[in-house]
Amino acid sequence: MRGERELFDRTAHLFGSATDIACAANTLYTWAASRPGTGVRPVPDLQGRRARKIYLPSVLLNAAGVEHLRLLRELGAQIRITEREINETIILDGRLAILAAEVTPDGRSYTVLSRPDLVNGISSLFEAAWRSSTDLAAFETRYAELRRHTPRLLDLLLSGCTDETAARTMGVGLRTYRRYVAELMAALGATSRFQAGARAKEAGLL
Amino acid sequence: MRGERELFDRTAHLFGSATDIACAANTLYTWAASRPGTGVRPVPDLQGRRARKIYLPSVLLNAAGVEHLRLLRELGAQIRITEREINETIILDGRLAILAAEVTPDGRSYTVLSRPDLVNGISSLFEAAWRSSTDLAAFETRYAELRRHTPRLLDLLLSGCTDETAARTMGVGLRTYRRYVAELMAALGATSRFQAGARAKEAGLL
DNA sequence: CCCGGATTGGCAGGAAGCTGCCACCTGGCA
DNA sequence: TGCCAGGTGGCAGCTTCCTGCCAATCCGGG
Repeated sequence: MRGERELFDRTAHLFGSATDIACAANTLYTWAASRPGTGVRPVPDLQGRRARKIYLPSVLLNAAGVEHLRLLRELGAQIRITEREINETIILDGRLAILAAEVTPDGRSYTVLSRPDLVNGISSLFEAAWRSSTDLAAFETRYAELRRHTPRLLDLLLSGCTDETAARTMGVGLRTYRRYVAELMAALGATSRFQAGARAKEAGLL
Repeated sequence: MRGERELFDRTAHLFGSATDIACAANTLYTWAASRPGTGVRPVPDLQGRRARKIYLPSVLLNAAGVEHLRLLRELGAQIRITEREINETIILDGRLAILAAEVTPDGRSYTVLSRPDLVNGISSLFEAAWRSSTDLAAFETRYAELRRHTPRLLDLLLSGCTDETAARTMGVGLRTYRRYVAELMAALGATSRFQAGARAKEAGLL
């Protein structure tokens, strides 16, 4: 299955009837429930249903992401954050799994699985990831500070200047600037600056 | 104007009638003539018309890009490469200019200008960029070698490992690996690895 | 007013990355 | 065979980046 649109059209009814939704996502700009193209994204009604979501810390780096997560939480979703890379996955009622594959020029492609053994395997992986991840609340405070610096930080990193000039531009010590960068990279789960650049772009922060 | 689709729908007839097309682009996956979504992109018929295009070297980093450029050239387009950053721009018959703006979640937005003074100013900027850029042929040979290494190189850079391990993985000396990286960065017009990562992502190389 | 926690930023030492230089292969080509 | 051109990779010296340590500073609560 290719492209968010097709996925959305063909699985909307499944989301409507599912009572247990488990979802792992890297960015907000994916999946049926949070399609780009609309300012305020449609959020499913979660009355009497269980929804669990795992995100990477990078969604906490911009205000819009935090806002969206808060909204989801108010609607009753359980949200956790993991620092380890995770494949985009949805599991519905432990009976249906949707896995995202590579992003191609014409959009991302998805695979929908319903074979019980496969879905069970994927479910157990999700459960493990869920157990090893941390509740949103714990991360919110930690990232509030970092989020303040992030926009300028990203601009400077993207400009390709040295840390020295970047620090001066921000009016901050070299040590502090590098601390910011290190924190940002941790939030992106990156261990090199190249990786950080690619992930920042991927996360839509640039 | 928002999104490639709208731009395409509303300007297709202009492209059809224009006899002098000047175009500066950063990637192949933009603009009406090369919309994503189709494997083989529709290429306009250039019979008896003048088409000039300026690209960044990064389009030469994957085989598909080279292929596309060759095709365009065979159709009669003049293609040049510039190493300096350039804003995406189209000028039709010196009378109409289309400028691309920021990429937003719902697609890129475009501005269409027809005021003669503005279009003249933009045209002269394009002419300057055209004069200072180099013909495709000169770059093709230079990048043929680099292109061979690029995929593995990008994988390794994206993995976040050190140059040392990356070099070992590639079965190549540290000095050579770093030479490759330096060449890649030059091709991307990047002066820091963070920038390189972001641009590689942007150029669709990851 | 003082205290404790948080943020800052200098310093130092080390790790990683960058690049000019040059010697060494290897594969054409006369 | 001799020569040339281009890719390779070690080395050295340099820059940039990373981080633990610690003192200085700021700020809200008691």
